[in-house]
Amino acid sequence: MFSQIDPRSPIPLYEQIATRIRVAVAAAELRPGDALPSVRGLAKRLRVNPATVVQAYRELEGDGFVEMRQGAGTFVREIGPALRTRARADQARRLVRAVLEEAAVLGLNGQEIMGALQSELGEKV
Amino acid sequence: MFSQIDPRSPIPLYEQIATRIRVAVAAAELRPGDALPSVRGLAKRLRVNPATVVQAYRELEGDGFVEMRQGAGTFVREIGPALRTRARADQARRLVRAVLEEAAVLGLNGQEIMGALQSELGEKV
Amino acid sequence: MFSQIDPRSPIPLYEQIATRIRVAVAAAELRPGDALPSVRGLAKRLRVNPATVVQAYRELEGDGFVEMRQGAGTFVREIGPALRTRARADQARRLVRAVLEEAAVLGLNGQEIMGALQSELGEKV
Amino acid sequence: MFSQIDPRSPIPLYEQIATRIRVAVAAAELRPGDALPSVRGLAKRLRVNPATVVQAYRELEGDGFVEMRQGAGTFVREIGPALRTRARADQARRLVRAVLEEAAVLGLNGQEIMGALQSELGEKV
DNA sequence: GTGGTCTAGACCACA
DNA sequence: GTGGTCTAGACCACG
Repeated sequence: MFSQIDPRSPIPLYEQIATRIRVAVAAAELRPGDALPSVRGLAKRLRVNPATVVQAYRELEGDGFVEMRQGAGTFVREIGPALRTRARADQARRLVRAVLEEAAVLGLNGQEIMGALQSELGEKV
Repeated sequence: MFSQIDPRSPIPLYEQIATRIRVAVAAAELRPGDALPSVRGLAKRLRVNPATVVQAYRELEGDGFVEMRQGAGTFVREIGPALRTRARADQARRLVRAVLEEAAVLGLNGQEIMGALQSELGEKV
Repeated sequence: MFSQIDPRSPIPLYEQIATRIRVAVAAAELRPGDALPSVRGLAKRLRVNPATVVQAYRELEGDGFVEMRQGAGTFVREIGPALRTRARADQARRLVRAVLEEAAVLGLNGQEIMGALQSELGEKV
Repeated sequence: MFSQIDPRSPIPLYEQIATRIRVAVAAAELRPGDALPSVRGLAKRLRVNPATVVQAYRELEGDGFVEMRQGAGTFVREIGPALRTRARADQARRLVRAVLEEAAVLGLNGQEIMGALQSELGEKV
């Protein structure tokens, strides 16, 4: 579940780790109250520096997804509707920025992406 | 034509510049053989570092869009059918579908992505 | 009396335990000479590590509130007038004034602090 | 302005740095668009590791106070009303947690702080 | 054992 | 020059 990480990817290691956990939470593989792997344990398994895992966990904590408790571990938070909305918006923004960067490399601008998105959503309505 | 650049965008300045020129070429505002603005002139107009414009031009040269001739300037090259308008729309759609798949994995719907995209593009206006 | 402990609070568990006992002493629920619950018994009841209870008791011993006797247990000591209810209210007021000053420096008003305090305390209920 | 940092304080260095900048922004010493000191420059001046300054700046970025732009620097953000509300709530929460921790050390519980705050605010109304 | 913080120093992308 | 990321390893507080 946490075994796939690619050090050669342009995506920062800590982002890859954070994304895996976001997906696991979204898929309900990790439920509120569940403990995440320990910082050192996951670092060892992924063969990365513990500080890198800490960076991933801190990002998730900032998003309100998890809670780090000294001496106890890191746990998936019970989140209310208000926080959930904010967390979802954060995730959507993250995805959009990523696609805009990719688009720029390919020479596409935001309006073109917007147009494609509209027609894509329109088709499904 | 080259007046819109946003230093606050998450997209690197040189990518923004390169994109504008690609769009201009695709839209036939710039035709094969036409000269691009001089590096220093464009840098001054956009209030960016000349090195940033050079980086944009180098990327375009690497893509085969333009040709930099020592002492003469930078010129639009002949372009094949690969990057015409239709092809651009295809690329945009491909990106959009990819991001929608990612979003679905995270439990986000198209409307949330649309909202994030609008606010991201809106900030630049 | 010792049943309310919140592992999600930002306040360390051992501080929460020590606080409850200080309050009980101040409220005269525990009188000088009374025995505190045994370390293991309290740890089991609160579902915390015995070492955590020991840490709480040690802090109270350091403050002169209790006395740990080898093989016998932990007992409430005679307490002076310094930590009576009135003194406690004074301390609380001093802390509150300090935080309100800090808040003012940051441009926050008392209502905002009140709101944050309520939500912080509310989460524990 | 950024010269006072205390390595012996129990408050983490990065928190001390972040707080100074929050205060400077609240006091309008730093206005939207202003550049913060460079990571390396501030680190050298304060005699701390650049990573420590980065941690402070990242926290501020997470709060929406500043924006870090690769190759350009770190700048105070122009923030809208929605973000401002959230940022203020974040600050209030931070202060409240700090005072609750202090209170716990002194043996005071949240209700006592709440009571003192209510009477303190009540007196001023 | 757990996470929290900090240092020293590396390499990379961007302006 | 700027920030972005990562490593290796230290010491501390908490359970």
